[in-house]
Amino acid sequence: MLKIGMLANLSRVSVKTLRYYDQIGLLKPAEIDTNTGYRYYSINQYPRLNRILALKDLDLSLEQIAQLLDEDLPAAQLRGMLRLKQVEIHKRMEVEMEKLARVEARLEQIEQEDEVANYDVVLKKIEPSLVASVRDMIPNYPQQGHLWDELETYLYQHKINPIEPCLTLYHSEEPDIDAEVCEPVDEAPPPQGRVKFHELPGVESMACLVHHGTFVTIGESYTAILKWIEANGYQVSGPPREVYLQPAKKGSQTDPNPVTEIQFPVEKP
Amino acid sequence: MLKIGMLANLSRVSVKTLRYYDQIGLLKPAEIDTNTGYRYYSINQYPRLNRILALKDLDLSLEQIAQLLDEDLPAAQLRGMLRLKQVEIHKRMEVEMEKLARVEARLEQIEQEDEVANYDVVLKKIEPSLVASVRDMIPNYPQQGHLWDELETYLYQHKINPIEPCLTLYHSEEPDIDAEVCEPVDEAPPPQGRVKFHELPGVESMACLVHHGTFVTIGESYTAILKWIEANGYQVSGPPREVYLQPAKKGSQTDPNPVTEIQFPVEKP
DNA sequence: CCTTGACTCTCCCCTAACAAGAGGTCGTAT
DNA sequence: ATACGACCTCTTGTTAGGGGAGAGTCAAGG
Repeated sequence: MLKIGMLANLSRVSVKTLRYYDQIGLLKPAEIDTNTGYRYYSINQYPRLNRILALKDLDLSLEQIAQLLDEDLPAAQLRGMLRLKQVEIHKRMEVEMEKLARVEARLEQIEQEDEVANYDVVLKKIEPSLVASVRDMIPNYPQQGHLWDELETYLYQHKINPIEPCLTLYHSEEPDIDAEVCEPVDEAPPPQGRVKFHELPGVESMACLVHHGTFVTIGESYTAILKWIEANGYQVSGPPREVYLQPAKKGSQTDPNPVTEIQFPVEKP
Repeated sequence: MLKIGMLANLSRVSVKTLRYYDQIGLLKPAEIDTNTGYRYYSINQYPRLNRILALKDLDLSLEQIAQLLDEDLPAAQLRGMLRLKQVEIHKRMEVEMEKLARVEARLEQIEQEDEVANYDVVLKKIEPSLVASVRDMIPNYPQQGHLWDELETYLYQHKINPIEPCLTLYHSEEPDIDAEVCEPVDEAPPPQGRVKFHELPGVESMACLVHHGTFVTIGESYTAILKWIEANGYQVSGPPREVYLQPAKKGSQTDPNPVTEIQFPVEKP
């Protein structure tokens, strides 16, 4: 019979761990002195402990291990679990690799400019949403003001309440700008004239950057996000959006300090 | 001013998370209604939240992020942290890859034999330890009994208490067996005759397998552990050890059901 | 004005696999 | 007898929140 410290020494696991395994019923001592509470292990339990450690090393949870050991290690079940683990580890490695790419891109940016950029790109998943929209070709960005007027007037007249925030989709920029201004709504009446109601598709991964301040400098933010997309090995997979987070909104110069989110749908090539 | 749910929707993080960030002081709402306790966020806090998310994505802890944001993001500090992260991620990927190799080796074993092998190989780190030993060439394994007799007699006569467990090192097997039988002791008197005292070196990674039962079948265990070493891309880097975990011990056939640990020092090629 | 349903609040418990430490008991060697 | 190390139980802490109870609040429709 071995005292707990002895078994700990042999197996190179801590005494705490052995007590924990006792507690959760994974490895009960062969004998416990009822007076002192001392745990006594049989050397014949050593193989079981080793099996536990080996399975733990394969990244199985203690609960899974307990289950396997209780059922006398059916080959089929272990095989199933290991197949799952295999997939899981593969996935985790991919995640790690992407993380590494992001860290390295950021490091490079800091090295080059010797300061921390004042923007941050974040990946999000965007849900589909219902919008009322007006789409047209415009010669330059401020011209979308007219589209907003048209859309707002229509919504006001039909007593439809938009839900914030509103946004613009840029379907193309060359030679003219194909812009679609959108107000999210919660139900769609029949379309009328130039105002359409439709569902904006959801986007699995949307690269987002917040531009804080006047629209004069928004070009720099576009440059930054496109650079990020390239540096992280993504490519643009749909029309970008501009989301106007301020109540005073819509690409017009009225608000002196608006907050705008630039969004690009992206995917791995 | 945005209510918490609104900000949660915009940023795609949960309300719980925002409340948690408030609690730990990472993102305090711009205003809290003292009557109702409602949190109100300014849209100007959105960039900060995005920065938090971006840094979290680089695998920094919330505590590190809080520190960075409080100190206005010094480029040098962030660079240092990211360098550390880079190394850390690299290391984690290596660990994952080894895990994957082990999972796949195990899967292969199950597929081939359609049952779970009744042995488990575990990697451990072994500390250096002081031993008394006798080393000699022997023609076959049972002959080491004589070496044990010699060592035991000496220790008994000099009233030196061995600490369990005892072990044998096999320095070579061809053409004859170069065996060294060892008893761990806690201090070294001057050596005398064929009994030497010296320190067994520690081993960074020791592949260990427990053989449960008679020595007649120990060959299969050797085969198994060597197979494991190869399948996991290691190579043997020192003399193997046989550790006798039973009180009745020493490669002799006295105990009908002994427990023996076979150990091979290994390294990545 | 009242109700209803969606939103929000605080408070408490839960996660995985132990580690740290407090305060007390046990075993054994001198 | 006493000292020291090994051992016991119990509580708390770790990360980044999730789940849910029970109660209060907001905005819109009738």
